[in-house]
Amino acid sequence: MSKKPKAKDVLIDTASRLFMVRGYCGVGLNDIIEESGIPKGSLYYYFPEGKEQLAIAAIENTKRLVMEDIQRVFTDKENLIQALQAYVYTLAQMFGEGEKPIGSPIGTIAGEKHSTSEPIRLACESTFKDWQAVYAKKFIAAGYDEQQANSLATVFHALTEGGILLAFTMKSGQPLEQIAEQIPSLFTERPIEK
Amino acid sequence: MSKKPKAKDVLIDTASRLFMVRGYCGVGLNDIIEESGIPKGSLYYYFPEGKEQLAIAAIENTKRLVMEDIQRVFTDKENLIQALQAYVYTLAQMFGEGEKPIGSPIGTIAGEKHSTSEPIRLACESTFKDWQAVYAKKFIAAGYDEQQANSLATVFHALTEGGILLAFTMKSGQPLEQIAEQIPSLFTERPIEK
DNA sequence: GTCTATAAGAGGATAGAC
DNA sequence: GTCTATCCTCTTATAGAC
Repeated sequence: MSKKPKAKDVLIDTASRLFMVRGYCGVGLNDIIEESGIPKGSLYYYFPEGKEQLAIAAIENTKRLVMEDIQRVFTDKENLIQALQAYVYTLAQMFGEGEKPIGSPIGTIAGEKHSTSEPIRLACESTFKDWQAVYAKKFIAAGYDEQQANSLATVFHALTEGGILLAFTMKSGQPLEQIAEQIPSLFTERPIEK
Repeated sequence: MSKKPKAKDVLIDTASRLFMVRGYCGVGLNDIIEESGIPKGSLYYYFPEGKEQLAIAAIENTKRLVMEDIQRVFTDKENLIQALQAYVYTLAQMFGEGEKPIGSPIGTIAGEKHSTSEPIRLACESTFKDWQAVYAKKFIAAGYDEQQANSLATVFHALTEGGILLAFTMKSGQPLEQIAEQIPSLFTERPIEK
């Protein structure tokens, strides 16, 4: 389990990075071959079903990595608001640093393939559900009831996916920073007259 | 100005609809030809620069249509919270009806082309800025100062784009409904101790 | 198990008839 | 102005040598 062949992992790593930024259709197998240095034959040895199978592996890889990121931040900050805010700031940092924005969620793939590849859509759906479950758990720990927690988890997740999209499009971390700043104001509990 | 040739408009309409759902790379010119019934030669007559030019026209078309939707809802509901909530409900309705979700924002294209086509990225950026300006104006009318209004406009926009992505991926209007329900709780003003 | 060469087809784009 | 037939490149996928 610890001595896996490396080629497969390199492929998944490279594919994850490229897909997350340019989307599924925007990345050719040739791009992955070139960037990873792994020849095409090996790709089809490890992923006999081709591009779609590799994409699903990449999605599952990203799912795990992002889950770890979320858990780390949430463990570090016990307070709900601080935890949510800290996580969005980590997203913002990816853009601010001018470096390659890696590890960003799978929104790009989900957006273009939900209607044309059911296996990919299912992989994205499962990923989204798992992330939201972590968010929901944090809301519950902060005292929300289950239904409210689920809705707020959806809200927070939509904020991150939307924020990442805006940051990419604006070529700036500013949208994510603005969102992070507003988090205390958005998620602080208070009585609402129905 | 009122008696424009129809072929061009049909092309833009068809392209808008297909691009919004399946993204830029996911839609071939052949798909647009087939669905619109306009032959390829005519497409290149109206859009000599090809697919990219057509996509930009589609983005600008969607920008205008969505802007009108927003303005209509915002004019109808003077109250900030009610206006924001009503708009998200209109987005949710597109999915709930089981019909083709048309008129949805351009997130899909923005997500995949921001890094590979600067003209398209700019068209998306301009669109996003215009929509956000309308949101910001509504926040200002409700008494927020300009900086706060801009940040909250970003927040609301991210919520809608993220919500649409989740709805597509989950094949359900539920995420958008959950977001709509939470809007009063999210955007109701209250004192926060800094 | 790993890699190269090539097939088979789809994609965007063009030329030129009408 | 409108449409058809065709080109060329790029993409995914495969066959088979090593």
